[in-house]
Amino acid sequence: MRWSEIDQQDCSVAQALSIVGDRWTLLILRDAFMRVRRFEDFLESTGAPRPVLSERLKTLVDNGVLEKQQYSERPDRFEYRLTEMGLDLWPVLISLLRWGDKWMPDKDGPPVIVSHKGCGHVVVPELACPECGEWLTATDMEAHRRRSMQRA
Amino acid sequence: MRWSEIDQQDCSVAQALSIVGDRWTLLILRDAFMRVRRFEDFLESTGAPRPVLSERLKTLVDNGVLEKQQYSERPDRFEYRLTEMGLDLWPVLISLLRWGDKWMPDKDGPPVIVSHKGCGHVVVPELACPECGEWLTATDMEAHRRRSMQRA
DNA sequence: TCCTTGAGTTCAGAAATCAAACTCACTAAG
DNA sequence: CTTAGTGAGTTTGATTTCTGAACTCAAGGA
Repeated sequence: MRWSEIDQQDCSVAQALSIVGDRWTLLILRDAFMRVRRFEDFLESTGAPRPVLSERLKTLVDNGVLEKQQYSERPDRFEYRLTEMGLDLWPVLISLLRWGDKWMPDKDGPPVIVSHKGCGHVVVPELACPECGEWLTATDMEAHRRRSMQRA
Repeated sequence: MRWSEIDQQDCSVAQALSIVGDRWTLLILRDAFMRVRRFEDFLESTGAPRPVLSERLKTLVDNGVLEKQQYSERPDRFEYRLTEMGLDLWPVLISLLRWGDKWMPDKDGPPVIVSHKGCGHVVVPELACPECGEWLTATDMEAHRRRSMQRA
């Protein structure tokens, strides 16, 4: 199977990765959450090569993760903003951040911290059970396939 | 900058992606969480090409995400299991699963469901604030860089 | 002895990535 | 009104990566 065909797997993780699983894409989104919006700024902040950035932004827009908004006429200039679909990737980025901080800590402490506007604390968000409210780890959970693997 | 150099970025997300951000790697981990352990089974379940799978497993082991355990002498046979570091990637996979289910739903319902052993419910884990316990979304949070971007 | 299995490695062609240079539509400076 | 600069891309050609198919190796079984 080719990477470009993983969206044919009957699996939501594969579906998600078919959109955000390419090189540089999650770094672009990381920076979008940090309020980066313009092409030249993404170039600088992500370090992605120009043609790759161009292609990635295009597919993120096509898939509804970013939207392209005009911020100047004459000359025509556009910027890229997270859509609701894009904002909803926050947990993915936060989980990667948390894992990186935990297992590959920097000697000078975490480069980025996250605070909760509601309570004002600097926090490391954790997964909890929406039914009983308990904090969750891998061993508390059980994943179950509801039907045999197939070509979607 | 090259993709192979993103571990030089002073950013935990980039650090994390330098280990799990390559093509196929997160699909391998997805299946590891579903109790897949052997080379030929990973081949089948992920769809990754043979040489790619071989290389990815090697770097996951080298980085401490998986461990290689012997399950047979004569002939020598090994299997791959998640380490504590690997198990701790659960939130990343769950977040991708949740996002895929929400924004690219399958007409037959979610292919995989997750249940909480503690309370027995089928759940969709969500991020919560460890300080005040409130459920969190992107707009409730603020990410803040603690020092200027640099080469780590 | 020959066939099969599991776990890879090797190989050569195809696809993706990369850095550098180029384009295009303007604006600003002299 | 000619030249330089800016932002947002394309184009180009060399380099890496990926990919499928074939091959290897150690052992087990018929």
